[in-house]
Amino acid sequence: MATKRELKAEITREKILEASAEEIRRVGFRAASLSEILGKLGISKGALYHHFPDKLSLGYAVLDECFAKCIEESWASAFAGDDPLAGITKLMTDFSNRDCQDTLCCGCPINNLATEMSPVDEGFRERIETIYKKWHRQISRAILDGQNIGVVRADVEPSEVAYFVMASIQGATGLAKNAQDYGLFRNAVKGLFGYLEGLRQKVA
Amino acid sequence: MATKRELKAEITREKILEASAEEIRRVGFRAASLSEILGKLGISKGALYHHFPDKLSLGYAVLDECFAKCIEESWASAFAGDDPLAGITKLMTDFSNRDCQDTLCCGCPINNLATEMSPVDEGFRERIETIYKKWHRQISRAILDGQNIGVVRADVEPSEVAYFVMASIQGATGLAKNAQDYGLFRNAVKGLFGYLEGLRQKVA
DNA sequence: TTGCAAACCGACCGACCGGTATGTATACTT
DNA sequence: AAGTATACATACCGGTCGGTCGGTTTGCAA
Repeated sequence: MATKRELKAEITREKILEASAEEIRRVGFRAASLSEILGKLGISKGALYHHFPDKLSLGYAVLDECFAKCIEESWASAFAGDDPLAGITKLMTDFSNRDCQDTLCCGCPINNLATEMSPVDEGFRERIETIYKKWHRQISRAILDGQNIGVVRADVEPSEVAYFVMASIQGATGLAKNAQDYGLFRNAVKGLFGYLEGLRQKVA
Repeated sequence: MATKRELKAEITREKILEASAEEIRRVGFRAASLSEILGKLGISKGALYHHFPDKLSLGYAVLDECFAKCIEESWASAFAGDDPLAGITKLMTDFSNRDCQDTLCCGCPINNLATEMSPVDEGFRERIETIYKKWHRQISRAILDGQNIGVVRADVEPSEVAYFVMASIQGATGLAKNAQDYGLFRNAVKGLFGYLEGLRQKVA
């Protein structure tokens, strides 16, 4: 049973989590100031340290509860149909048209955290590796399925394709973020589309 | 003419620059501590602030004088021959075998700085954009030349290819850095090799 | 030899950081 | 109604950061 107090506490926790996620997206984990976050919320430090033992745990929670789901869900929907190549293309096209402003200025938060924290904190690194492995498995599996039904060429290695797709997408968001130009993302993924078309099984 | 004093001063500057570059590679710009750098060198803070007005200028100098050359030079040599596709493949293959340890744990310093600093400091962002634009021009040009001599398919857009190549490489180093596994880089660039082969003009 | 400025030293500063200790208000139990 | 633990508030701490400033050394020109 959830008492009224527990409910309110949970709301506070969510608010802290959400505001932290936003701040981390903007400036990264280490530069994210707890005082800044709390100031914006009008919530005290006691509240924060009641819900989280330290800043690191807060960061882990943001990664697990806010950022991780993002990739997993959108990619699961991409592979709902039979054709994985079309699925990826559609997802990227949709992504090009939606969320422009936000993703443009901040980039992929997981990629950002990976760059910033992986070399200096094993906890972050392991979590991100887990996320990436799931992502990789999703794509590999879809490519393999595509091969089995004759949509994808049989002479390519699904695992390699998956890594390459992941790398080019992460790289493209990075380039666009730096240039502050989303057109650059669209240009880079056009190359990806060409690559994917090259993977398609030629009809005899 | 260079007096003995000027010479010694220049050496001090170089030492500061080099140590800063190493520290920035390791932990990023904001987390790089001046006291730490100076402590390692056995040089005082006065020396540093004699040569650089502030930390930001030091960071810019490291980027301009240490990191920027790296990309430009290695890619210029990659396109020395006639076949740009083979040039890229060779450069990446060499890169896979060399510098493993260093690049693995730290990633590409320019990519790191772009991720960390571009959203929060325009000076960094502009410098990195300049570097990327040069890189992009090098690749585009080489692809175009390849088309003109009939090595590269004529129906692809050199600019898009260049962006895609850049993105996939930067992404691959990022993935490998996070996984702390250089094999992952090799796997991802195998996908790139497949893509590049697909760009090759079919002999009639 | 002397004067001077470039090169460097190192103590110190205020700001801000993450984290803690103590206090308090209130929903819930008994 | 009384007692208690949860959920927060606030004042404060030690530490580190980038940056400053008066002083000292030293190569060099006059």
